[in-house]
Amino acid sequence: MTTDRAGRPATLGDVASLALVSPSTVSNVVRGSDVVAPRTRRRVLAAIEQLAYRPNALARQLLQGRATTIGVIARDLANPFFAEMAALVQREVARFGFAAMFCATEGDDEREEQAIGLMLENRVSGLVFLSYLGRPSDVEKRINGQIPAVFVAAEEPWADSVTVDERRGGELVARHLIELGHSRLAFVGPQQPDRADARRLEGFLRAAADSRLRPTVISWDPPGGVVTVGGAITDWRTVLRGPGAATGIFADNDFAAIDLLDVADALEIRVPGDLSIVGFDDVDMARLRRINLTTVSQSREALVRLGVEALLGRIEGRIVGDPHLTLASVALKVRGSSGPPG
Amino acid sequence: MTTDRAGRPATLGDVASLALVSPSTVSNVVRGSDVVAPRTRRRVLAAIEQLAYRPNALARQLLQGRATTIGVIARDLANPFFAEMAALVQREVARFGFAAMFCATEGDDEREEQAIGLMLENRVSGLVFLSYLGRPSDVEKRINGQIPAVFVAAEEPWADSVTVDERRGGELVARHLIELGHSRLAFVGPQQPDRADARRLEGFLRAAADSRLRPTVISWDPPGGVVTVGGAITDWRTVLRGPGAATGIFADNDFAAIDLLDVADALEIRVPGDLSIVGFDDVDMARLRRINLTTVSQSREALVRLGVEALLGRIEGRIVGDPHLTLASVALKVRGSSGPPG
DNA sequence: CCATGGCTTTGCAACGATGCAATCGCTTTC
DNA sequence: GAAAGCGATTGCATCGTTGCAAAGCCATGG
Repeated sequence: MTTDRAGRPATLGDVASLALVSPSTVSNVVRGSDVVAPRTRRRVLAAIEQLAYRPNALARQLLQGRATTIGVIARDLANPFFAEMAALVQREVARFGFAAMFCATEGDDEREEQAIGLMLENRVSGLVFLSYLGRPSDVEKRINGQIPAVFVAAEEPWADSVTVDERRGGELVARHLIELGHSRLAFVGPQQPDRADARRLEGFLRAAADSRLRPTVISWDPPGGVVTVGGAITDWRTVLRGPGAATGIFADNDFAAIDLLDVADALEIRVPGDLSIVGFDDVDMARLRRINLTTVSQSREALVRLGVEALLGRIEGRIVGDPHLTLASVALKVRGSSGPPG
Repeated sequence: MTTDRAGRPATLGDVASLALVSPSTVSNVVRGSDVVAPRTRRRVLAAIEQLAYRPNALARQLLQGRATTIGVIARDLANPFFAEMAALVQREVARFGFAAMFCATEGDDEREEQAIGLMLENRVSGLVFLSYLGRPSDVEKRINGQIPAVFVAAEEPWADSVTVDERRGGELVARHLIELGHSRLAFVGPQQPDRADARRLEGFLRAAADSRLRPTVISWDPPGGVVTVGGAITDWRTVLRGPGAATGIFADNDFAAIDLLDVADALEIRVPGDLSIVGFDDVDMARLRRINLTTVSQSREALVRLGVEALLGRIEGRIVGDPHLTLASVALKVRGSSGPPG
């Protein structure tokens, strides 16, 4: 018998009548106001306990005009890199009393549309985007000015963003491969690159150009997708074994790198003997001896912490003014998937 | 100029005054009631468009007593198996207009406590638990009877649950290893097994017992945790190379299996020559040639679909009565990590 | 003996949407 | 010409909380 009216959760009023005080007093107790007399407070607390009362956040949020909820929008939660970051966001915002709503769009515009709509209707206080595919859409207009948004491990000019220095990451990879003696380089990225992908490529190409090299740019969505070079469909056998095939490949992220490793295995191409592969992200898997992937590591914790900090700053009005881009550091982690060209 | 009052979202009333109708009429239009005259409807729709009006879900939910939100509670979202299921839950419930809140507890009671509290305060319509560590707590009491809950890939007697037949999965593994000729078997599970872990072990032991075998039971939290056999701390070298070491090991889940594979690599134990390893879950990784893990596959889609179906059924009152356990099928997927003992 | 002041407690009007009952026009029918 | 009928629209109370202004209580001091 913890509730009065047939299973419905107890309300402030229920507690009030049990404790023989007014709803206002109960409210004061719940919110920890210090005006309540100790005797009264004890009586109210007892009633709360007895009725298993929990404040109705919906009512509070309605009154205050916005929810204490943060929306998390990720392109791909099957990618542990983003899944872990989503969990970190939840943990981080929970420390400030916020709940987290989430949606994985999987690159589907309609789902993203619907999810953002749902979040806006629920009056979330802010949005965190993980790995955002910045295609032309009205997301910006709909969100901008309404509620704060932050892009983590992604970058949009119209909102606060936190990324590592992707360009520098790309450079590190190119220099590493060049130092090892590679002169035929390639880059593998998704069919639909986001801004982070583009920056990585940019840095990679720039550092390569400094050594008068022009890497091949390959599009591929692992593991099953088609392989495209310069818009022309081809296949891995041609790319990896054809004349002038690259000996050093930079895969835009670790999962592409690992899948590429698998392709190399299937074609009996030795890594790093015949082919060096470098990834990006330093996911858990990369450390395994069977994978042992050279990669660029970035701290998910740091990215998320900085991102949440920025978002809460905007929400509380502590931060105002133009969108700000925060850069976290990157570092190359050399493992066994890269070596001198055979 | 999409909003009236300095950036605040437009309300029903704002739309009403712009369209020169009453709030009630706007409400009727928004909810698609058919009593509104076409002329009026058009005028209202134009006003909605102009003000970029979005209904305030908080207000609606307050009035109706509960939110159109589902809570997702996972132990470990860094594990892609669960991250993917979380994303599937979100996708599935979104089809019915529900938003999804989430929390990864990482086995931390306090965080779980806090997260469930937050979700209850937000009056979520239901809870989905992924991989629940059923330790003694008051979660049951707090949730049960208040709001529906469903356990997916987990099992609790007091709520609807959807799992594969874990026991049968364990049996399949034991039979497979025995058929290959192994007589020294072992099981590796986490320090704190949940019900699913226990069932897998149970099936494994039962099928082993049918062949008069008594597998060793090892506790380990990959990759860094201590290795325990019968409560006594030991190490992998002893376990895998000592006298009478197991030649066939069933790892409770694929990530443990893959980490075990890494341990074997480190100790230069050949797989499957010296040691056969079988996992459980059939995660994406398992198919890679470098991993090539024999494992028990379960369909995350099926589990989630059945789970969400049950949950929504309870929410809408279509399903009533005692908690129901739904079993999905499992299948052994034989790959290269298992073979005859060398 | 009443006024003054400090603590406590309470009443009341919001917040935005809903859904029913009531009302408003306007046409039709006797 | 008045009543009935009908579709379209509106008023109003409500959901559970909050925050402020107002009131209540009690003791002290003039």
